[in-house]
Amino acid sequence: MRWTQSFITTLREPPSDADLVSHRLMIRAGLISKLSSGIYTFLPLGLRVLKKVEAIVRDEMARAGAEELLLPILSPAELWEESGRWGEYGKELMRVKDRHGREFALGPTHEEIITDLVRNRAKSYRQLPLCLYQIQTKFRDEIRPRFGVMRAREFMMKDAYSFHESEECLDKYYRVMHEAYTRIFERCGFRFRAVLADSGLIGGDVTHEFVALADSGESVVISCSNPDCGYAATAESAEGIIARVTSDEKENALEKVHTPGMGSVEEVSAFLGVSPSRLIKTLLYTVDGVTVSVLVRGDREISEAKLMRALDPGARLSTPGEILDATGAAVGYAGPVGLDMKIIADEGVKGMVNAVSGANETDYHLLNIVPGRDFSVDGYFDIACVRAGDRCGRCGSELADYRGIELGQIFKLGTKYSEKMGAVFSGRNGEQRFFVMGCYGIGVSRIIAAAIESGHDKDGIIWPMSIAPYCVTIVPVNYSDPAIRESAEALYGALRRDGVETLIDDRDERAGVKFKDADLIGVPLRVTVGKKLSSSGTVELTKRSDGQTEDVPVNEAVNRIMDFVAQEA
RNA sequence: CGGGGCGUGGCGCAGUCCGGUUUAGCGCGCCUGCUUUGGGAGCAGGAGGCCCCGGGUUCAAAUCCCGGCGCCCCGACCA
Repeated sequence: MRWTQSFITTLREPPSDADLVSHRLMIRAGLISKLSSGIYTFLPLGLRVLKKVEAIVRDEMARAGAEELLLPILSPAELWEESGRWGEYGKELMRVKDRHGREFALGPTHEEIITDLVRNRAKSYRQLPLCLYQIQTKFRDEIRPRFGVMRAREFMMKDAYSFHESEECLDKYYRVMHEAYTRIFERCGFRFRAVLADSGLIGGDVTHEFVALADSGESVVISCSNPDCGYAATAESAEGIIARVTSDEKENALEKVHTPGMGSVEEVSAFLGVSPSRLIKTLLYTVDGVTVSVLVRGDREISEAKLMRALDPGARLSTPGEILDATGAAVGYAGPVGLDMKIIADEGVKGMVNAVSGANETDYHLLNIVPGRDFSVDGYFDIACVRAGDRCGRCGSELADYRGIELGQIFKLGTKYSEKMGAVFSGRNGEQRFFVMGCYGIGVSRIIAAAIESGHDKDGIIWPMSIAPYCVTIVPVNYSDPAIRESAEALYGALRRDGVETLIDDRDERAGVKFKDADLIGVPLRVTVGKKLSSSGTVELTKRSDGQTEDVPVNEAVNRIMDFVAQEA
């Protein structure tokens, strides 16, 4: 491609509304352009990268035996009602009405649609296993879109769905997909981990997230420091052993204290001079209109993912009004003593002695609470988030944490959707059986942002060869110099004939401008055609990744470039 | 949804507090010409703006008041 013919629109200054490096660089390099919050145009340069990533994904999906199809973006509400997600998915589901008032969803994911398709067309175990996928725009009305295409309302996703006659077959295929994902992210140049995760709104039992290591990432991963153990999970779902605050303290008598305006754990612990770990945090959740209390140690956060599993997937934090009705006190003063409702508690609360919690009276707390003596618990569960420093639930070693970007997630769905939607096939003995399903997603557009997060410097993007918009850029230092122009053009022609994706900067610009732009858009190899051409008959090859430069004679340049491209690919 | 900030040519901003001196300004980018040509050139000339929208106050509004809308950042969702 010629620069003068390409719609490359680089910006000298970053837009003021972008904060994250990848977001700033994507806009500055002219990969994307914002239309509205969380909605972006993929400009030609950005689209080239997207297509590169898609090609890798398609290649690996084919290797995994999956076949591509294209499902509609618009899907009728009835299908979502069958699975129950028309309600469950909530505000995140983009909804539209047609002229007759019929409701539709803009697909955020396609379990319902694919299940509907397969139940109508796959009638026999002979057609199984089956794996279908698509790469398509998805819509999610995110609470807070941010970071450019990292969390957009409209984004590109690869979603695959597999159908099996048995759990064993699904297990086997899940491992195949796990491997395919590993290869995809390796080929895109990521440092990443596959970690155990929570299945959230998609559902199912076993699920892994693939997380690229990045300090700027929104996901927190907890992993075991013992390499032989290898346990790793998202912070929400990680299971560990929280050191008990066991104590042989003697139990003291309950005591009520005045704590005016001290509603938070921090305030109470500072005011009373006790560590947060001696507090019992009492949170109220509402499930189907019934309020239940959830207890966790004051220095811990509740994992809503774990709580949903222990309690009910529909549970939500109670409103201040509901809290007042249930406890008679304002938010911040709820406590388990004398509370007439179901009480569940985190395991970490079990051994506490002489704890502090709300008195169910505004501006008052109780001291010296002893679980079991002063209140009874309807059930202990693992519902707190573990964190670095806790012990691994498997091997007992210390847990560490790190941040990352979720690139994809794979799920064993089992029969969740097939049962709800009556998706059955004829088994080997003629019996009707539910499909056993798996689903596998990759945030294709997010991969681009994540790749930039891990590959950039102060001058711009540093692409791995596998997903770079161009493999090589030729920079004739002075395009109006006939000798330079002709050599550059000859190189360009030769590389094109050899199928190397090449961008020639044929603009009538000064060298500095061209170098800056080349660095910004991050092409892995730059070929500079300049004064060394006449002095020594050489051109310069410069690697974007480390700036290493090498002079090669013009007539050897093509071969050297080809070698480099092949070796990096 | 709660907290904070912003909205002025394509991009980045000043002006707004304290209404009039602005023909609405600056830098970048864009166009023309000349010079320049290895890390975002110089000079000269030029184009480009419903000052987010609607109402109000006033002789007079980018500026003050009321009401909307949009965008960004920080917290609860997810690829």
